[in-house]
Amino acid sequence: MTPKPRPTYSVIAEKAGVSEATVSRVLNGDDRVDKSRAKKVLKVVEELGYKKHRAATALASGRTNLIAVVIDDDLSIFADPFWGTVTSGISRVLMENELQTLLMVTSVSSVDGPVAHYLQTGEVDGAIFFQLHKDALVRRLAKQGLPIVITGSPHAASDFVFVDTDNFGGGQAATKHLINRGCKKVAIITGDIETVAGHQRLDGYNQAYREFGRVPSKALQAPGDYSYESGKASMAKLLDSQPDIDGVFACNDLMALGAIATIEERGLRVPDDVAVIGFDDSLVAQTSRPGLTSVRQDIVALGEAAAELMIAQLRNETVEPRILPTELVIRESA
Amino acid sequence: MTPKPRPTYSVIAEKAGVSEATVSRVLNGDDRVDKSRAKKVLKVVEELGYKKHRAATALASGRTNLIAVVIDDDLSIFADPFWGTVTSGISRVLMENELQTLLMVTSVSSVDGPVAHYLQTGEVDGAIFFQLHKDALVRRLAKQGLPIVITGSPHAASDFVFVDTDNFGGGQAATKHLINRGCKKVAIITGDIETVAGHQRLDGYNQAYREFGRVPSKALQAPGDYSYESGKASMAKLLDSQPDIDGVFACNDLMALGAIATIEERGLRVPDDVAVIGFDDSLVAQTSRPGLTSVRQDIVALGEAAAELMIAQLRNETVEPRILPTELVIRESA
DNA sequence: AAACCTTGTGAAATCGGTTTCACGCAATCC
DNA sequence: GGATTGCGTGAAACCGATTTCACAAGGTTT
Repeated sequence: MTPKPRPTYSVIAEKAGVSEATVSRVLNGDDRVDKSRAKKVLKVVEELGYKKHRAATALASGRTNLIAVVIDDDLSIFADPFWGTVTSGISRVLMENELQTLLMVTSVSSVDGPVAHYLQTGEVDGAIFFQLHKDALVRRLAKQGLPIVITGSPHAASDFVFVDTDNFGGGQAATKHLINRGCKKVAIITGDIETVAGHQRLDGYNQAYREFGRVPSKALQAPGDYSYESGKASMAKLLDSQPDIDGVFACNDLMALGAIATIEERGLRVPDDVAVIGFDDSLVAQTSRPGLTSVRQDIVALGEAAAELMIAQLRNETVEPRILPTELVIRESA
Repeated sequence: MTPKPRPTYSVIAEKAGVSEATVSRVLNGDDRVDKSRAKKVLKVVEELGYKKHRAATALASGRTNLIAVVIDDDLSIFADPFWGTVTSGISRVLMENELQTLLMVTSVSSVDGPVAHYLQTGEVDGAIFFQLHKDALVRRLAKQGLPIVITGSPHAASDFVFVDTDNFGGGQAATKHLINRGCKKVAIITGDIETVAGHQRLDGYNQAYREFGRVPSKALQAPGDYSYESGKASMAKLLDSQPDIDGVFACNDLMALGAIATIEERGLRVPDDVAVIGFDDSLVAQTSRPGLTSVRQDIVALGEAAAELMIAQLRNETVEPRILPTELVIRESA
């Protein structure tokens, strides 16, 4: 009925014929313990299947072995499989390193909210933030010495540790693919330009143009907000002003599908009249007809990288941001 | 640089002119404290912005305020937005109730694995399991008195506390809709029949048939495994043997899209020749063309319900499993 | 041979709360 | 009016680890 009582240091110490202090030394890798006694302790620990009591350890040592994963639920968390996928990658790697994942889905907005308080008071050993909008809180936490990793590039010149997909390279590759396949007039439907990721994809698009010695026209650039509807509307606007567009790079898959809907509604064919490329290589890209050519990002790897950077920080290793490569997955749409 | 030192009971006790024991009583809602002294303590607590130290509280009280969310990563977690969505619902509700979500993405398979050990030794106050395959572990934990909630129906006659979507009702509603719109021969592409959810959806389909005084033919029942490919293949098999099928209920959206692909490849039109309904009302249902009619389940609500049942158990309230209603979202495909 | 380091060790303090227990005082009982 | 009950309270033990500190034993240095 009740959980079986766990052994404690005092039990181990007694069985191994040493003091509790020595047990602690052995279990924490203090090497100035007599080898034969250490071995004895380890044997007893093994026999008992002993594991440290988390709360007691945390109280005494000040380290909690808990890493917070903070997700701002102002974001459209619920619709997007992205976050869940990243998180599972994070959790797996942390768990392999004896760390636990504390999930906090909440509005991060206020710097003095409960989350802020929680993170500040040493309840966790580190925090991984998703898609940072307000960085005042993060900046403050970092200043207090809390190890932090951000998934998704933070704004410009900050020295946060972050992991991100190579948005620039992905946008560039997509655009180059369109040009290479013969498109003369390649438009872009951007994501939220406010976000760094959105901006980087646009930059990649522009760069590809330049590499072919062309100048990207502002008229070929339509704003979207990552939604299906916005892709549909932006495509309509683009075709209205530039009917001879023959290629589109949409900054995510959903907008790409919206664009395709508009294109087909106007009696044009994909990819023959207009080739379309999306970003994310999500489930919708794989199941749409025509199959959507898309820039794949390895989302699980993103989470794993975030966890690894966190672990490196906890070990006081110097840590560089990490940018993960993308891969263009070619299907029917381009 | 360093986190500011947190106040402790001794500080509060001194400022309020009481003992630490009294501070504890006030903060834990012990009502046999003199009102004016209690008020004084609360005032000091307020002023200092005091929050209890989690580890210390856990060590002393034996309660951790941590709820584990256990996800078996043998499952195709990474592809499916479902789990992430449920989890965010759980986390939000828990957080509103001063509980934290401990995410464990790991292989649950072994009863003696690290997860099992972790859950058994009182490191968490409760555990929420996703989609239970092996229930030996869960059964044992429950017997030890650990509060448990399962999302997704467990196998038959177990008395676990669980939350689930009304799979039966959803399947029934979808099938009835097809029959009502005039379909004479409605087939079903099942999900994994091994899972309870898959079976319940099939039962709902059969029930709808019976309500119309018809007998569901086994020949109209094709097995799938929730993948796009299996939907495609099963539909082909169905049409081969029963060319006059004019309605299909696929047990998830992905298989429904696969079915549509097959139908259209054969020169038939959706919904005019064959009407199709999916299950989940996922993103792909919303963005496919034709738009997919689908049984919506409120996934966030599922998570919230799971959290609520957990909280009820922690309060020692008696708890009934909860089945959430579905809603048929009608689009073009049926 | 005296003075000085090492090295390994255990007793005890500590982390920040919770809980038991005994005591003082007032209200209630016979 | 003395015995009984009950309430509010603080001192102190306790939860299970970590860490400081003092000390004994053995090895070096003059």
